[in-house]
This record gives sequence, structure tokens and C-alpha cells, in this order.
Amino acid sequence: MLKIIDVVTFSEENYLKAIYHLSKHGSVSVSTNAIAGKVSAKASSVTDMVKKLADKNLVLYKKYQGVKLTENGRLAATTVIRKHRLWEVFLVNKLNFSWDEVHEVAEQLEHIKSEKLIDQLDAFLEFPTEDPHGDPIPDKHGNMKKTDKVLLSQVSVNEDCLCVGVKDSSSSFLKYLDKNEIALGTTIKVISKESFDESMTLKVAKNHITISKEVSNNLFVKTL
Amino acid sequence: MLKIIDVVTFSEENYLKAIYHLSKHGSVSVSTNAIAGKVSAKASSVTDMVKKLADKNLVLYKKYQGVKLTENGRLAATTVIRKHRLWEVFLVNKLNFSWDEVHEVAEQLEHIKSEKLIDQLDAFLEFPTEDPHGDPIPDKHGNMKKTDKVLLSQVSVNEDCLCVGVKDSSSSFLKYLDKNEIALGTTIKVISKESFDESMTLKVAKNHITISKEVSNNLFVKTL
DNA sequence: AACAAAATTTAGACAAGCCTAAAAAAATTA
DNA sequence: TAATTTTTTTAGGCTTGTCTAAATTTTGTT
Repeated sequence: MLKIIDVVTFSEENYLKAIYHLSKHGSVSVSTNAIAGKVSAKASSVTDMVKKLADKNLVLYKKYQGVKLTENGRLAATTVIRKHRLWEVFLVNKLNFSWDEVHEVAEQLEHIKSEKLIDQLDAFLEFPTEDPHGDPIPDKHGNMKKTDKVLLSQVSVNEDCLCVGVKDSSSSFLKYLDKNEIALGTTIKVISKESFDESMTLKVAKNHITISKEVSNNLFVKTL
Repeated sequence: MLKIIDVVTFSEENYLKAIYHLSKHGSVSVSTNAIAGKVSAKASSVTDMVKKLADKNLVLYKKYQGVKLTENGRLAATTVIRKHRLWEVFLVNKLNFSWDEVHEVAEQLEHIKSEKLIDQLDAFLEFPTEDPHGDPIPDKHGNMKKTDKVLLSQVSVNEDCLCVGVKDSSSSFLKYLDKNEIALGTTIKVISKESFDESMTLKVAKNHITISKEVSNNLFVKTL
């Protein structure tokens, strides 16, 4: 039977998204185990799903050789990511969610199927280019501006920088940042670095705070 | 095992909604066949689902005796309807959808699980009490104002009335109304009625139009 | 290079939600 | 009221997406 439109299921979309993130924008091959970790499933389930995605021409798959997105797969993945990030902007900018509350809801909203919906939402939000965590929002073709952001851990002593995003967007991390008054747009100066444990002392607003390497490796900044 | 929270699935929500609509707000018992028609499934599938809903205390079910919503079931149903109608308002008022385009998307959005989302959306929309088709939006407890709307076919010759809703909200009907410049809030005067085929002639704005009984039986108005 | 460890795949099972076909109960009608 | 028709339920099967356990392939290590 001729397949004109391949409907992509909720679950398939989650796998595609996981593969996209793990493969550095679809450029490299991804292992079964890595996908399993990302989607919280067992490796055997991943094998099954990957075969299905391969049948639909969304991934290239050879037994024991890992998985790579096809161009179709990459577009499907970036479309989901686009929807996820636009909904996050909506939740924060229009519905007063804080940045640590949006993820779970956006995980649901990203699967709503309606091209008009997402186009109109994009316009309603005035075509944002970044989500509330500083991640770029892909356009309809899956292209997104790449940012010159670096991890805070890479910044040298005495440099000023601007908080532009987080790597780990877990609720606990985002709450930690809130507590320390770090948000998108906050200016941070690196006061000192401790080579022993890779902790850093920062100046944030008027205060000095000390952070662990777990923090500095999860916060993206732009140096000024 | 103790069940604290019964998660209601996508499919279960659709059945509850169907039962609610068929049972006149949950007050009367509904037949298996009626539900099957509403959810586009076979009667045997309905029997299966209804047993599941009964296990979860969402409906009362006795073999061959039809189904009735419990208070839990009624609340679950009105919550879905509340979400559906709030999203419809959002789509029309904020994203420029027309009233015949919203249903399909709202059918998806109504299943998103987040109490905060729906509370905030309600506030963002300024607590609307009606959706774009004139149907009342339930509050958090499932209560909604009842309207004194009547079908246009019930209105007497020479009476003025206000279009407040539609019974059939199929896209083709809504497009027909648009074409004839009838929308929510339009004032209509009944000029004459033809007993032979139950057609009516109306004055809408400056124009006289003739409508069939199919139309007058699907348009709700409030007499003035 | 051979063996052990790790990763991956296969095989078989299960729940949800649907189906068809057959059986049973209820409703209708003659 | 007895027979027929309609409605509803049961029985068994299918697909999707998951799992566990066992088999297989690849990788890493002496």
C-alpha cells in the first residue's frame, strides 16, 4: 500500500527528539543504550522503535551500528522542538509560569498536531528566537541561530558575562538558580576559581557567591 | 493495591465527555449504542471501556442497563469540556482562528494535563463564560450558567432574536452561516414561516434570506 | 588472538484499546 | 405470549509500545 502521509505518533516523536539531542543536531550516530537512557525505556524497546522509525524513513539503522536521523527525521525532530520551545515562551510570557515549571507541560503541548496553531502561536508571541532557558527556537525548516554561548566554567577570572541559558533544565537546578538570583540576563563576574574542586566565586548583583563545578558546567553565558 | 489517584486516559476522557453530552449533563442513563455512535467505536468496544470506567468509579454500570456518570465522572467530564471550550476561546480570540476551525485542535488540547495551565489560561482570557459557539464554559466544579436559548425554529413570525449558538457545530454548517453573514451576536427577525417544508424567511442585517428547517433546527437564539 | 564484559537484538509476554463474530438478553410485534 | 428483531455482551484476535530473559554481536583486555 502506498503511504502518502506517515503520521508520527506521540512516542515516535519523543524518540526522534531524543535522537536529535543525542546526535548533536542529527550529525552523528547514536547508540541504542543512549536513546534508552534519554527516553527512560529499556534497550530492547529502543530496538523495536528504531526499526519502526527506519521503516518510515525517519532514521537510518543497521543492526549493532547505531542510528542516524534522515533529513525527514531531522525535520520531524526540529518541528517537535520548535513546538516545545514556542509553548514554553507562551507559558512564561503569557501565562506567568516560571522557567522551572514549563517543561512538563511543554512536553505534552509539543505533540499537538496543527500547523496553523503553531504558526499563529509563533506570530502571537512575536516570533521569538529563544525559549525561556535561552535555547534557540528552530524555524519551520528546522534551522536555528547558533549561539556563541559558553559554559560558565570556561570563563576566565575577572571576566564579565551574561547568563543566557542552562544545559540541565531540571527543576531542582532552576530552583537553585532562582534562590541565588541568577536568571536569564543576569550579569555575572568571575572573581576566582579553585583548581582543587573546580568551584568558582562569582559576583552576582551586589553579592559574592561560591558555586560548585556542577553549577558552572550547567550554566551557559555570553562573555562581554 | 490502594489507588490514590486514578489517572484518566485520553480515551477515557473522550468516553466520559460523550456520556456527559448524551445524558443531558449526567442526569440520565445512556445506552451502549448511543455511546458507540458518539465516539465512533463499535458497541463491543464501548462495553469494554465502560467496565473500565466503572472500576474507576467514574460511571455506574449494570449489564444491559445502560451507563450513568458518578459525581467523579461528571466532574471529569466537565473538566474536559471546560478545557475544550477555554482553548476554543483562546484559538479564536488570540490566535485568529475562525469558529469553524477550532474544534479539531481543541479536541487535542482538551487532554493536556495541568491544573495550573488551565487556571492561568482562564485568567489570561479574562474568565470567559461562553465559547465561540455560544456554549457555556463550566467552572472548576463543573457548574455552568444555563442559557435561555431556543432553537430558531421555535421563534414566532415577527419576533426579533439574537444568535447565541449552534447545535451542530460541523464545519460545513458554520461555513454556511458565515456565507449568510450570521454569527454570534447577529440580530435576526423572523419574517415568515412555510408550514409545507418548515422553511423560514429571515431578515438578517438589511437582507432577506430563506433557510431550510435543517438550518433553523441547528441555530440557537435568544428572543428579544 | 582469545576470552570476558558490555551492548544489542531476538523471543515471548502483557496491557490498553480497538476489532469481528457469536451468544445472550431485552424489546418489539404479530 | 411467542417469535422475531435489536441491543448488548462475551470470546478471541490484532496493534502499539512496553517489558524480561535469553541469545548474539561487538568491544575491551590480557
